[in-house]
Amino acid sequence: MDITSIINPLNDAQREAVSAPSRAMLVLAGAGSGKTRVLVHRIAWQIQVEGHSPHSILAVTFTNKAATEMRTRIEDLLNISARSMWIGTFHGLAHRLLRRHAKDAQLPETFQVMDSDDQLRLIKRLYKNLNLDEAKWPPKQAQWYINGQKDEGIRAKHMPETGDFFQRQMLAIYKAYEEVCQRSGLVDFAELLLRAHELLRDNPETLSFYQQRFRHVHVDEFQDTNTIQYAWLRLLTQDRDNLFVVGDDDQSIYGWRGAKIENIYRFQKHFPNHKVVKLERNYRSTGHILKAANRVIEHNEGRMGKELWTESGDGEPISVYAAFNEQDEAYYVVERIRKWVHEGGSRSDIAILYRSNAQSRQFEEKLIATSIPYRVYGGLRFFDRAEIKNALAYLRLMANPDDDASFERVINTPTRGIGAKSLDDIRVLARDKNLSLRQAVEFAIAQKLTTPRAGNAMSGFIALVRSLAEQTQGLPLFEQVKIVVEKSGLIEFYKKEKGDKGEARVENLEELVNAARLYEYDQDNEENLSELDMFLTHAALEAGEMQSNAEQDCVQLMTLHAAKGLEFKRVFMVGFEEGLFPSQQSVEDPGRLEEERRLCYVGMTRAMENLCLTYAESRRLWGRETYPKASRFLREIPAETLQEVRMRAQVSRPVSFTGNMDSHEPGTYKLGQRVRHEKFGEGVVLQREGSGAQERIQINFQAVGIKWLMLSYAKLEGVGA
DNA sequence: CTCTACGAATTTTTT
DNA sequence: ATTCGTAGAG
Repeated sequence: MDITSIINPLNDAQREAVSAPSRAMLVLAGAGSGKTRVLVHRIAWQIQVEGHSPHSILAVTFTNKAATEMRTRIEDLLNISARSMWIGTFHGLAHRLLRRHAKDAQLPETFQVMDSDDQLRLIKRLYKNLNLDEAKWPPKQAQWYINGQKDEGIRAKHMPETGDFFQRQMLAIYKAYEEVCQRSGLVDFAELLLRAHELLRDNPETLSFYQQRFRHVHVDEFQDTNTIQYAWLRLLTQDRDNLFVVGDDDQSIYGWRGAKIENIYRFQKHFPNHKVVKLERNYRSTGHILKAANRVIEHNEGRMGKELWTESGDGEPISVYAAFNEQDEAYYVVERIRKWVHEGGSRSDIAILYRSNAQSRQFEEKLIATSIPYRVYGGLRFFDRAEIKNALAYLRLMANPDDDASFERVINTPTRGIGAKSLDDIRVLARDKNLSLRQAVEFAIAQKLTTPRAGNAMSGFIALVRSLAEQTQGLPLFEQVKIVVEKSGLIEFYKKEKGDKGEARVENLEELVNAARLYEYDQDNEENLSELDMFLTHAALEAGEMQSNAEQDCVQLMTLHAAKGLEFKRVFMVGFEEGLFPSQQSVEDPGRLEEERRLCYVGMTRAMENLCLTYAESRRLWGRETYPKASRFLREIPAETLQEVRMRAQVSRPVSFTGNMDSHEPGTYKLGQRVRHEKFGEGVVLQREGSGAQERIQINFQAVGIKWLMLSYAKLEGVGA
């Protein structure tokens, strides 16, 4: 293993970044410019060439996927185990710190991680305690508010009691929420980061220990860091100039959830000795695609400035299809996919990218009708399913009986006759006496505060959890899960549920047992977590894909956001319409509009060989027919990179025209009009038949005679007026 | 407790 | 249109 294998596979800019002397470094990595490669090789350089121990490396990512990939690639490159390196997500690493220093972080050893769903339930419960009207202040809003404050590093105690009614209300909820979490040993995602930050900030010895340990700190997707994440990084690196960040201001698409693109500027200010390296050579896309993407993103202001280039040729032009409506749009896309697959193309090389999830439906329907397998990304993940979360709640209660979120979740699941009234009483009692729900129940039973019936049911529940804990003591994880799933009555409960739904849920529970069996427990984990605790953390922090037909050769459907970091040979970006993309909510605000434009840039740069953009001239939206304008982003793409598949209708529609497929759409071509076809040359329109996607047009070609063509994908253009 | 009916909302999402 | 959540009745 020598220096050449680390340096040789790199281009000049990459090499510069990888081999720079240790100092603060900002790598501006354009899409497809090999940013992971730079990170991996940089770490390899520090170990192999600079002679630093893997132990001294910290690398932070946003997703588990990115962390796993980085770890694997380092191991492959260096042929060593990367175990002793701290490579993980912000949340995962924060969790690790908190487990190790639970006491210093003022957390119980048994603290559990709560996902957003748990968090929302907890907030809803607080509404009842505080007597708040859910209709007036949606719990979602309170959740958003709390997380927003935490992302900024602000605790309830930091906030002034003044402010308008809304502010005071939110503050009250925030306060109450913090109390419940503390009492029940629950930590939400934002709290992991905030707490980890406070832990280091308030414990100089701990901080200094980690500062010493981590000689090199690396951050992936730096443009996505929020305030508290950056503050945490700064604590760890302080003035030591050992922060190596990789990011792309043009790919910042998570501003709406607290990501601060400004952190790039702050970095430059905070680390005056920093060096900037730009990676602009792209290894993914064709020249046309890059040119178009470059031109689009140029419309944004205040960029760091980057221009992607490639040595591969221009490639095919980007095609643009103006569909009649969303049906036609889907039809066209699927038809092109069908052809491509027919010619031997691989389905998994194809992606359909859309702005909002609701758009997937049309495409799914057409894909099903054409028997093309597909996979929709996003949506419910395995560990997010209700039945799985219920089973996990039992497991969590066994580990921490005071976990109120889990307690509330399953105290009456399966139903055991504990109604809303009894629960309410318990909540009030818990709040008044500052007890966890479990403690409140025990108190109520001891004091005979409940009706005998509810009391019996509740003590039955507590006994059940206790007996589950006893029965599973010392058993292997999957046995524990198996026993819990069966003896909690969940299986029984879902078996009774009618239809396929219950059946699927039972299967999922069985799958959970299986997942537990396959779970690889790291016995020597430095935090000394039990197998169950590790598994529960895994479930909370790595909800995982776990989706069916992942192995199959499938067309990939996902939102533009979900596509970040991925690449596909052929990409369809659909719904290029004002109000959809850019989204309605963003058009008034220049900042948000720029984020939409970055989203467009991200989408376009996913494509390797072929990019196709579509929009619909009419679209059914919320049950109404709308006539959107083509997206401004389309106009920002240089014409020489484009090829219009169907010219936009020149004729303006009569006002009464509804755009319904069943009415006769005047379309682009009138009878008798002269048209030109790519292959067949010029001809005259004789007849038309059908409508929308099915519309056919009969043309008398000078060269080849009379032909019927499918209007939606015959490449026709008008001749003359 | 479960079922039905009505009303409201409806970008993007990882951890 | 569709979905989701709540309220009210059975």
